[in-house]
Amino acid sequence: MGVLPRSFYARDPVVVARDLLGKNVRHGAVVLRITEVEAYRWPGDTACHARSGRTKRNDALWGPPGRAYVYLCYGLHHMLNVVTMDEGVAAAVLIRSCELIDGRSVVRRRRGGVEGPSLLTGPGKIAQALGIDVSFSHRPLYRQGGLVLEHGPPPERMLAGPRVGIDYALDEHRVLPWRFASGDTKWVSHPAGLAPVQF
DNA sequence: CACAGGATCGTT
DNA sequence: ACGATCCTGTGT
Repeated sequence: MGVLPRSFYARDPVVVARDLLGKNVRHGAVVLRITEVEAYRWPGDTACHARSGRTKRNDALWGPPGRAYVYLCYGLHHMLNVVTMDEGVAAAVLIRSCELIDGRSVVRRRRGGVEGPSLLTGPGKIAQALGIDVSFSHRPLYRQGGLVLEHGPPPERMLAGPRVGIDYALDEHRVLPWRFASGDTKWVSHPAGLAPVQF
């Protein structure tokens, strides 16, 4: 399978997010098909980590497109983001859920023997299944051999809705449909908030 | 220097 | 509904 080129990511995160549905994330023997994503960008989005400026923690978010931005959430879970837009602009897509394509034994071991969609529905589970942490921030996702994103067929149907866990940002951006998911699978977290949309 | 809270998850 | 767990941003 071909690796997504750097140019794929040099676009608006909302567009990149929708295009990421159906693409594969590969790390070693583990291959996951992306089923749910969320877009974040600054300025104009108070939920974006860039809201209080460029820091050591969110530096990758402002960096060149096609790299990883991984941060620690609640002191426990790692969140994998794909950086979009050009250097100097803070924008990214959070990978929230996937289907299992390959590397079943490795994923089950890392996830504690969980079965079914609960294996990979939720951003913390994705990073755990892939075996990545904050040290993966800034790493290119278009270099064969490491953590890479590869081409894959888009879903037949697409769903959209408000982003999950953004209730503290009680502004207009709360209702922006910046969460996207495949309509063809049960491997999606919080299906209730989603409704069909056109590509 | 102290402290509050978070793009979550798994259990109660 | 709640606790785990740790780093950052903010305030004194």
